[in-house]
Amino acid sequence: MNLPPNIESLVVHFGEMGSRWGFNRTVGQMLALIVFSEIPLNADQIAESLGISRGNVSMGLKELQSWRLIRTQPQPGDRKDYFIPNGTVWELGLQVMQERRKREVDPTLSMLRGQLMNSDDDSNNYAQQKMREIHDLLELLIGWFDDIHKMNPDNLKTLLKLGSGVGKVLDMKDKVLRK
Amino acid sequence: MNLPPNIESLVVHFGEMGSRWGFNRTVGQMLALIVFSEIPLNADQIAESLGISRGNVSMGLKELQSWRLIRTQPQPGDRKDYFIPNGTVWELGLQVMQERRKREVDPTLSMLRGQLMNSDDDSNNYAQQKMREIHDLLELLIGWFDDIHKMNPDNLKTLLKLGSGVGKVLDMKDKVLRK
DNA sequence: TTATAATTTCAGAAATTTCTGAAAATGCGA
DNA sequence: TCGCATTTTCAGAAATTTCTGAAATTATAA
Repeated sequence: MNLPPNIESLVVHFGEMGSRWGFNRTVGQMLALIVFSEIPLNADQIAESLGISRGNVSMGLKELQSWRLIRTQPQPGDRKDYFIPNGTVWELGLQVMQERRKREVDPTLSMLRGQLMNSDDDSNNYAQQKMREIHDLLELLIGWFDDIHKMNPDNLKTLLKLGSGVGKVLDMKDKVLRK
Repeated sequence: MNLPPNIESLVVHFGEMGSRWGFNRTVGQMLALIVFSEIPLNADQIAESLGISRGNVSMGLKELQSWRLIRTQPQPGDRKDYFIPNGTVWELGLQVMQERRKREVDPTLSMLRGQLMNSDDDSNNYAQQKMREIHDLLELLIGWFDDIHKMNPDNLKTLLKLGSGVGKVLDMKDKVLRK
């Protein structure tokens, strides 16, 4: 890896975290490289910088595109593909959350839906009761994610900053509405 | 695997999802088995039900305990360890989120803190600017997680149900406070 | 204590994931 | 269309993760 030292440590760290975030080491490194680079990069530059094979880069780029985290930007006078982050840091963050929801939550929700559908209405069944609890929790969570994703960044930021303070606002809402 | 068919499909599914949730297949299967079982289970029963080795079960149980997702419950007249879920489905969900935050977000936040600390105050540096953006986003996210975790379940449920409706409540708050 | 039951450990085997690099496919200007 | 530049694919190799099972450790009842 032949990079400025501050960039290199970022790349190494994102590589180590990669697998925890749902992709693998090289894909994590590639993401860091593209995000922290001021200029668009092509596949050869990425392979060169990270010291990995061209084929591996091709697969990694496809993966990052399937996550909608990067996109190409044509460079006049060069037919190579040049890649840049697909939005601001904030947008990339939301994108990661949405994509992980799709991969980590949605399949389980459908599975539970299916199970609960074609099971006898034996509502005393312990396992079935647990299934419903998980199902309801996931449905709530997904609904919330969808809503969040529709909010404009400023409101969302306010909401996050407010944190549990929302509890107070909710109480206040009750009081106001009760009048 | 020798289980009632409805339980078996749950176990298989949780196994498949396991690696996406931060552990491996067997650990996922073990979690499902324990959560969906009405009675506490011991290690031998788990090994037997899933058709895996005793040693593997021992490692998996340690993993699940390190996530605080299960705990032992002594059974009078039996010195084996019997395992049960460490709380309600809701609590397990929160626990998974908290644990993943620790493993997936905290390390990156510290790394960025470090980088931003001992870097020259060259605030025009593009990479440094991006680092700060990510740093601030993660800090916001973590603060919010902490807050959420402190809320009582009912308020939290209300909050989630409200979703982007919070936007309206926030507007209202502004109006009320402005008076 | 001692004997027995239960759990943990961990070296090597098995399974899975990731990576390479050459061949195939694709895109594009002339 | 042809010829060259670029990207993708994928079989096998390499790296990593997971699993087994026997030995070591720990816990407890007598």
